[in-house]
Amino acid sequence: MKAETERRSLRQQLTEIYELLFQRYGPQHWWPADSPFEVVVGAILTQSAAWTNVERAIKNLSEANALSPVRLRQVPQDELAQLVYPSGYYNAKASKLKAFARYLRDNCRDSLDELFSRDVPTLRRELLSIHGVGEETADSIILYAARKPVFVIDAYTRRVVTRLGLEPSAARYADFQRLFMENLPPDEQMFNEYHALIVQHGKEVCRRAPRCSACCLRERCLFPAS
DNA sequence: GGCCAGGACACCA
DNA sequence: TGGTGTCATGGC
Repeated sequence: MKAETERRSLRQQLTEIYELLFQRYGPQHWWPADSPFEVVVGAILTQSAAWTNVERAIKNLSEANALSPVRLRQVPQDELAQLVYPSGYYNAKASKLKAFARYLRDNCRDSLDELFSRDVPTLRRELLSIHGVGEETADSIILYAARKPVFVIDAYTRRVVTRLGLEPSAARYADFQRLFMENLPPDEQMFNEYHALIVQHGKEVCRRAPRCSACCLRERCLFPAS
């Protein structure tokens, strides 16, 4: 009974935070890409990189007609590295893109639809087996490319949750993810928007105004006046 | 000139 | 299992 009360409270708090962020920033229209495959490429390239740099890399790939698994395999690795150069870690990321393209050929007949037809636990396990795809990248692909309801945990999310005093006792990726997924309905559209809003909030508030007195989270302000 | 950004992996104790 | 080093560009 007590656990049920706490669970309902968490749901209320998480819902309130979502509503405050949505009121402040509005719909974010994520993921900014023209196709599911471009989402996958962007998810890998955005690892520890600013999105503006990722956009340059994707533009290079597009102009080289390299935004397909077949072309990613055809383009020599050093050339691929030059194309993704603006996103940083260019050698590592070229290797990761090739690994994903090989996996798709060897296991899914180069079809993302076939890959995404797996149930979520299987899909996640397969994605995690690919070199360069960790938990956040896998979940980003599942949510924003396969459009299935998993909650993406990134550095911004950890920061927001922790500063609001909601951090789980254990602080692993799965623990943060459970906080959202066990306390919110499995709504793909909401998970999409929620994560995008947290990132937007992180960019606008946490970075530019780390002591913002007018934080949209109000009494839940991430940086309450001291 | 330093810090950080929509992380993942290899290696070590 | 957890901590650390490595990969690297571009904006502020």
